Amino acid sequence: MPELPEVETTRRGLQPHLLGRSITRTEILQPRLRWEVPPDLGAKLGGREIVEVGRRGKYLLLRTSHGTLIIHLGMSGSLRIATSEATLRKHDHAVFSLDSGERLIFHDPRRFGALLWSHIASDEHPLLRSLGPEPFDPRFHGGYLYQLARKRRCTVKTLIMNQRWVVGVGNIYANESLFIAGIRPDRQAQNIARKRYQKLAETVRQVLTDAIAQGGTTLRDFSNAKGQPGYFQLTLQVYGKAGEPCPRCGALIHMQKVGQRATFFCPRCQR
DNA sequence: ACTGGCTCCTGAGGGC
DNA sequence: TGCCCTCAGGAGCCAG
Repeated sequence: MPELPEVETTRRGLQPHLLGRSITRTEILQPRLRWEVPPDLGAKLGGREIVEVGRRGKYLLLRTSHGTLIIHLGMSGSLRIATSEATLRKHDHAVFSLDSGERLIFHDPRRFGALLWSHIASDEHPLLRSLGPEPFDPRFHGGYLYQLARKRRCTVKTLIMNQRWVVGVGNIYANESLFIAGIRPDRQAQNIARKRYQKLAETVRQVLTDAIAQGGTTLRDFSNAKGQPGYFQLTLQVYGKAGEPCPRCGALIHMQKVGQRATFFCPRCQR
């Protein structure tokens, strides 16, 4: 589920509740997530002040002086702040009690998410080490994508969804960005001109920026730290719209699988 | 080295 | 109403 805008929306919502606070108690109700939750996670976190509420790609990073709690939301994960009396729901897998009296609750029906501990600088953690640049990093630009594409045999959509090359772009925002850039998702990455990659890099940044401003996209179950949905789904132009008219030219939006993922595009506008 | 396919889960929705 | 099938914001892992 959550792509960069949803994770960033979550981060911004959590920050005022977590920054400068300490975790007084950790309850793991379901340790079997993407990876087993470390049994000593509570001991590592206990009493440590949260000095930074960060994000790297789709990972949330709660940094303390002794290490970092790495959180990934997978496909269906969410985090919310609740009072100490609030009742738990099905699929609430972890509860972190704070010295403010509030609780941070990790909820994830499909359990593709992760809660991990990094005692080293989190950038060096194996999961984060080989991540590509943030889309807002100046190192991410059209020329960078173009150079990458020279030596790969994959579609342009697969290229921009690979977290190794650029982080944060998932299925929804890949579809939307390629529509706005006018590029067919199933085009071989090698066969696209430098100038079009410049447009694509700008478009990716713009789409993610707009989505963050709208609080992310809620298709079925995303909600922010307060349990509220996002609104970017109202802005979606092609994702999930197979058979509907293209908002630009009126041709019917086409759906096909690209790299095993549902892919939506306008066969007339996108080349 | 890459690339494509499979896999981990639960729940929703459609067809019969 | 129920059963069965397919599909879903991710991404690591493995074989080829």
